[in-house]
Amino acid sequence: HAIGNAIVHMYVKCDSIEDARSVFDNMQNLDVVGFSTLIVAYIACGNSAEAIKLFQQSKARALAPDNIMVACILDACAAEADLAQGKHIHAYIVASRSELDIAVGNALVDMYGKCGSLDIALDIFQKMKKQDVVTWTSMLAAYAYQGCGEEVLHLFGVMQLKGHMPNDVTYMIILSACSHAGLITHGCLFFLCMSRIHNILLKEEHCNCLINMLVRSGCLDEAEEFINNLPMHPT
RNA sequence: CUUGGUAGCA
Repeated sequence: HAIGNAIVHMYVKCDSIEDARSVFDNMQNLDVVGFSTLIVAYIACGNSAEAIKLFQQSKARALAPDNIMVACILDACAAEADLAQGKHIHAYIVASRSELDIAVGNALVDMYGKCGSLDIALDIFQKMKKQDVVTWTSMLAAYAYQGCGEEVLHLFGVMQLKGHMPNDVTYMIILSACSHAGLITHGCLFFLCMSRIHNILLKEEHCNCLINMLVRSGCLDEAEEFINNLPMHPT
């Protein structure tokens, strides 16, 4: 297994998914690692439908999906907004696991969020034994995706009250939520908190979010001033 | 510490 899988992985890393696939197709004794390697590659190149097909093939071979594979395929369901398939995987997880792996839980929250099932995402989020920054960020993203700007900010407050530190990704969600909801004052405040309170390295994407927010809400002069005083060189 | 995994704006 290991050598064949490593070759598949090598082609994937070289962005040569066709070669990866032909090696994969010529392997006997495929295992979950080989399937997951290719599944991730298909998702990364935007072909989640093929990823889901591969998953079904692995099921047909009676390979029991492990947590890694389950998280991968939930990601594919999320990308395709395939709620039916996602629920199917969810049922499998519930039936086959005594404990929910945190990455799998996170992938479930993300999948339900992207499929528009905010209530189910929240239910899983609340029932998870442990939550990490990905869990919180996924839930925030779920609210943001539905346009619930106020809920995003509220949950962001709760997150910090519970002692969870946001990271650069969390702030991307927060800033874009402020932008979409027209919450300019909050957006500017959070932008400052990010580097000054949370010591997060400011990235170009964060600045783009802020500019986006200012422009959207008609603050063109402020946007221009900000652009002229960017903390980093635009690329 | 290298065969696979979950969150990111426009």
